[in-house]
Amino acid sequence: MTEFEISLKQHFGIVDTEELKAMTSLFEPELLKKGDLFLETGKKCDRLSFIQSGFLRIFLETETKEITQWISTKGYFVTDLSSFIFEQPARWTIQALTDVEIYTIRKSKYDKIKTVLPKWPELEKLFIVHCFTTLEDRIFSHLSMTAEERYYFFFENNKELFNQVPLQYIASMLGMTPETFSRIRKKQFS
Amino acid sequence: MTEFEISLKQHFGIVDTEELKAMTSLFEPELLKKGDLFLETGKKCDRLSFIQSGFLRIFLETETKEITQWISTKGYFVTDLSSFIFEQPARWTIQALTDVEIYTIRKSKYDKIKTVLPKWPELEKLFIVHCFTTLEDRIFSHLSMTAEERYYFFFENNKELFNQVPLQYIASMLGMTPETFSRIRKKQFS
DNA sequence: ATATCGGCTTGACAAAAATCAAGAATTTAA
DNA sequence: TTAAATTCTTGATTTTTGTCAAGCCGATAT
Repeated sequence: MTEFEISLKQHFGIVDTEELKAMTSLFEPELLKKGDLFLETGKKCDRLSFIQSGFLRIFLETETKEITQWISTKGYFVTDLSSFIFEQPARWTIQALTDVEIYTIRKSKYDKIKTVLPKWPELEKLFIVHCFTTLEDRIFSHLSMTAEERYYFFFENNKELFNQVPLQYIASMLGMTPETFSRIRKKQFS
Repeated sequence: MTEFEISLKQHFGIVDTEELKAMTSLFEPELLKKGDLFLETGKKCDRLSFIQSGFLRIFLETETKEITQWISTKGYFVTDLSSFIFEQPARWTIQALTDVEIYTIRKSKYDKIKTVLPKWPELEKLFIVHCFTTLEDRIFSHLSMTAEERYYFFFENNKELFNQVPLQYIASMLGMTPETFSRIRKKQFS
């Protein structure tokens, strides 16, 4: 079983091996070079991709600064959900932070999933609800925690990320400046 | 057409009047008195309710403080989504801030919606994705805005809330203390 | 009418976080 | 391998926000 298939099984609990293969066969491998744009704000996002390896940064430029909304990693999916589903202009820009291997399904093919996997609509819903819950947690962290608390909470659950992507982006997605982030680290390692 | 039916139409674009009626007939009216709990953290949330009138506060107690995650208003739905969908213990406590009129569907009946409204699973998905997008925006506001900016942004879009519920709860859901909130208002009105 | 309670405001102060500027360290590219 | 560019760190300072304590205001109940 490929890593992709294993991840699908983890995310969706699809048990039948034939179903797994039918599903993964709808995706196509793609390679992105470090720096490549997976998506640009304002364009339509017509692909949903599983990350086989590498890191992607989801961000947005404001007048004054660039805000990193999330860094997507191996074993997860990446897309601009509202653009992919509603076919609206993308809200985010998504860029490869490293060379990246992904498996991609285009929107045009996406609707075929349910023909090879009848329970897909239900699995998809559960998956989206799970993502929703994750965002709820993240909002809660901003309502209830200081920058330092958010740092430690994220660090404990994502240690591996800290030596693989520029720290300034992690700082931004945690809602603090690189300087504040750096000072928290200084305390952490002393 | 009832307000409930009009709202369903707005949220889901169900056009057929018969479908609307079939759907709303699955919901039952309920009344909550100010202070009543719609849901308590840790219990299972087996209802999804449409708010006909009144305000509900979604919150959580931490060791040190109480965090208001959201205030739900007329024309919207209220539930603990992860508890309702996954039948897990509820993450939030939900309390009536005023007397409240709601229309409620129990989880046991919820699955019948798709028998009277075949396109429900798709509409439901789109609705959840829309909610997801709203949370993304909220996270972005915490990554990119100061307390004052969040205040004005929320004020512009929710003026009517400010003279109907205690301001301390709005302060909390915007991620600031009541004192900071009060000082921003002082500036605003001077 | 007045006592009580919840909610809001205010001031003084402390803590947290941002900003600005300079310089190290690391990575990347020539 | 060295130069350039990017990223990270540090210090000084300012701004923002939180904390604590007191008082005020308005609604409600006695």
